[in-house]
Amino acid sequence: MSKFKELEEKLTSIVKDAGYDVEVALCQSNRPDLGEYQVNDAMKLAKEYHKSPVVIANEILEKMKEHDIFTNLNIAGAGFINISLSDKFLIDYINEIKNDITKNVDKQQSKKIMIDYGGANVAKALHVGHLRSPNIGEALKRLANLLGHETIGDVHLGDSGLQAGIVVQEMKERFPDLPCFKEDYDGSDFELPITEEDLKEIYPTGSRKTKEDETLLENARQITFQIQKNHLGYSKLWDKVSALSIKGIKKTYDKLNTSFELWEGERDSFKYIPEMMEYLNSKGLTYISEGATVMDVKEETDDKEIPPIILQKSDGAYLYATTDLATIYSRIKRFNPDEIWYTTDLRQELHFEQVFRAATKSKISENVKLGFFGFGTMNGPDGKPFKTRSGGVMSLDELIEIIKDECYKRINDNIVEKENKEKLSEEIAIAALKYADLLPYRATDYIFDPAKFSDLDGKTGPYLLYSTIRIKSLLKKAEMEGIKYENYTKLKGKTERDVIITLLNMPSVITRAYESKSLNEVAEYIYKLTSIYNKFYSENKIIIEEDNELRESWLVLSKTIYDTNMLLLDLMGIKCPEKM
RNA sequence: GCGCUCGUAGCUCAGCUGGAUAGAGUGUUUGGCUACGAACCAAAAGGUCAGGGGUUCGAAUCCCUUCGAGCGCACCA
Repeated sequence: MSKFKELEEKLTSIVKDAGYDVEVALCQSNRPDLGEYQVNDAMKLAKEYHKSPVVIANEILEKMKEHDIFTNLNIAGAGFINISLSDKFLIDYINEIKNDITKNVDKQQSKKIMIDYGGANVAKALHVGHLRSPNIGEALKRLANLLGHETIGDVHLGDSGLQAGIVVQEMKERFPDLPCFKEDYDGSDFELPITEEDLKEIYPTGSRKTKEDETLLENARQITFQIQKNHLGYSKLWDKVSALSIKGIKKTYDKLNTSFELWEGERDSFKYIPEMMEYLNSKGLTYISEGATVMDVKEETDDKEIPPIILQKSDGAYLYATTDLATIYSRIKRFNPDEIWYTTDLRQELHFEQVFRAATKSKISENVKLGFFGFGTMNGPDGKPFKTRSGGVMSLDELIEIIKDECYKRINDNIVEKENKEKLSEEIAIAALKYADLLPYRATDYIFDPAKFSDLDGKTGPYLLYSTIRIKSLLKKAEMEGIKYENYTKLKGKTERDVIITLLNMPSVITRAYESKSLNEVAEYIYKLTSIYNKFYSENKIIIEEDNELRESWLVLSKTIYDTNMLLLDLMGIKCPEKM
């Protein structure tokens, strides 16, 4: 258990000792002149026990005085109990966590969680709108792991949509002699006559044509349907195009430090659809409406309209909801998870609510908790969907390049060797991008502005990297000068106190982030911790400090902050280079 | 029409299940490096928390309402 939680439990028992039953929630004081922490429960208890809050606060205070970990106890205002912590408590705390920073996190009972994030579309370039899903999903996965859960990340590629038909149609026009287009095609292998580079242009071109020509659109739909039904030639071609496309997608996800345990897609759920449909039919849950096979998911208690879920179009083709439901079916059958999480744009909330309801109602997902954790829509500075200056959509790779250029310019040639500048500027750019993306609350709408990501001063990824690297460099210097540091023994300044108090709050930040499935509080927290440490750093000359005991303590504290930063950066999926 | 998410400093955003005097970054003005790494530190200025009502010891936070913005509502994904 973390020291913070220990402290809360101790307070709860003290309050109980005073004769009151309440779970104390400790919060950092917003009146630092009065105390480091505040306990606000006296006011709540007042109503319950029909007593004056100040009287209750005094009774609790008397009990607190019996413990030597508290100092400067006082009551103010309506019944706020202000407490500060003794030096000894804080010194002990640092010594407890200094060798294993994960002790500063409250582990949970382990569950198996599948996380569906990524959502790249095969044969289409990843664009800026695809940034948040991998960032948030990957961070949530790492957060779950930190808290002791087992996770399986699934990229869940969009590979069964209309783009399949469009691309195959366009390929047919360009390369009509490919064996897969022959009447008597036997399924044998052949060489794909295009490169990754070509593919980037094929879909946009094909898409434009279908928009201009109604018959081409209809034809693309037909081909898509044929692929769903496993048409030998089309399916083979689409498989090959997918494989090529996935290579590129993987490269971009790699850049973003995002990885998946499963590289499956909508098509992987196809083989479960007939079985699932049969199951649903046998339960009498489906019916035909206007030619389509649908299932009702509305409930008596609804105060809003929930349309039925469409499982099969009137022409027989399957839809988004079908593959998502079949995916749940397959995941539960194969992996038996405790929970499945989805991280997509919030605009898909209704869709997932329908799918979840269908899964629950049909008992496909019995005993499995399905969670939708949507994020805000990404818009341009004008509040409308983002477009580049030329009116197009900016790809994720383009965005990374823009930020990379800014980072490159700022790298100090005296510190970084020329041959490493390229790689380093990419690492810093990714840090800038990911941190800026995780900083706002998950569900708030997102204004996308390349200038915002290119801003490298202040509350940014580069600031965190710079500060962390600087501590690393300090520790290295101490090592080179043969300075040993083992224990934290002396607490002298106010700023050091603030650093330790901030560190003490970490477990509650991590736990809340997990509960809200949003990393913004973690992002905010690492900035706060780093900036208080930086203040401490600028106030003191650690290496040349003459008081050996103080110098040793400062180095231990610095190492602890370094380890914490590395842990939290990793949590957010940000790599920290050696120097910058 | 029904529903969802919102409206906080010039700009971009925090503000946890209601707690004391509203918080950052950026921008503006200003001070600090012949260095434990200045992509840093410090200071100033900047808000009728969209408007109005209600709930109570106490509201940016909860409820109602008006105005405004974005989004979603059966064969796209």
